[in-house]
Amino acid sequence: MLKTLPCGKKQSTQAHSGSKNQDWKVLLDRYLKEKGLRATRPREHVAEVAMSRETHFDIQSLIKEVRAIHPEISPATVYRSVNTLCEAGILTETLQSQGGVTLYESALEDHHDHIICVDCGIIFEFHDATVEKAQQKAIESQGFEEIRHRHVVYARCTQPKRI
Amino acid sequence: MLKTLPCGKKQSTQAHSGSKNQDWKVLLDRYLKEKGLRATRPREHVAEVAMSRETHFDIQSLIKEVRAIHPEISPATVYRSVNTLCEAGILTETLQSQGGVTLYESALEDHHDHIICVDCGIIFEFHDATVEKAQQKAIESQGFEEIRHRHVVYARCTQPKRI
DNA sequence: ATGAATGCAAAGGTTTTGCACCCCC
DNA sequence: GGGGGTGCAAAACCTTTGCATTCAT
Repeated sequence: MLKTLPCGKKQSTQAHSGSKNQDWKVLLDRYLKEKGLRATRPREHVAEVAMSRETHFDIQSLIKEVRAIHPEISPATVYRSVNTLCEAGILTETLQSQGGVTLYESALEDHHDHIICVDCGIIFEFHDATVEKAQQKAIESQGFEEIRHRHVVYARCTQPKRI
Repeated sequence: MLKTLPCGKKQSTQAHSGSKNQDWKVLLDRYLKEKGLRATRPREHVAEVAMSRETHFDIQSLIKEVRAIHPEISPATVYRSVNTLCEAGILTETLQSQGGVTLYESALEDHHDHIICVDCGIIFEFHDATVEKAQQKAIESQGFEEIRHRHVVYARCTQPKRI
């Protein structure tokens, strides 16, 4: 499935085989049971909205979307739920927006790095095995063992584009 | 020049050839003139303290150091000066600390990426030509032209360490 | 019933802004 | 002298926390 970006590029929306898209419910349930936590309505609603996002989002926008449907859910609950979802391993912090706000995205997507166009602001995802492998080697030669990484390239579209 | 880190590693403090260490004064002056801005005492003091830092720092720590010597300089001025220094191209935002606070460092150092040890929290700098080259190629093949990048690897020390 | 989770409001912390005064050019 | 810069304090934000109440188990 392809989506046309403002810069004229096409980007996979990562609809994948469709299996992962429901996995989070299983994983979340398992995590909650393990920890003796509860599957409450507000918590599940935040999870539903968060996991339906296709790309990076910040908590403020999540709060807006959640409260548009369930105005009784407080911002504090959204913050608390997002933390729980991160601990459950189905969400991860990714980038920091220019304003320094933390952005999140599903932890169940395949790993990818990011290219941000400084002209049109679009966030493009890429994965390159050579880069990953070279990085792995470099890290190990320094005596470290990689856990995860965040690789963001600020760039400019070089192809004809329509801003 | 080597510095021993808490994890037992040694890291160059990048004292270099010594030429760059004064460059910022020239660059700042040039920038201020260009933009019709003024070389005021508080602004120069913030620059002096900021450029004397050897690694990443956050604004709060800068405020503390600046006010230790010049208590009359207000936090607002430090914020404003740091922004100016970034626009002048002698400082850059680098990472975001775990708390989401923006960290800065001199923009005149050689480019390097970062490894953050999730155990001891140390920020280790590395540069690997293979990684850089592979990235360059990957970005170009996607139709982008790199401007700058931020590559942070969260890892664990694998060598014996003293925390 | 029991303790986790929520909503609300208040607190905490960082960064920005308005404005009168100051001082570099 | 004029306009940018500063200090101060207030405001604006984002995020966390305390507490009484609600609700899942």
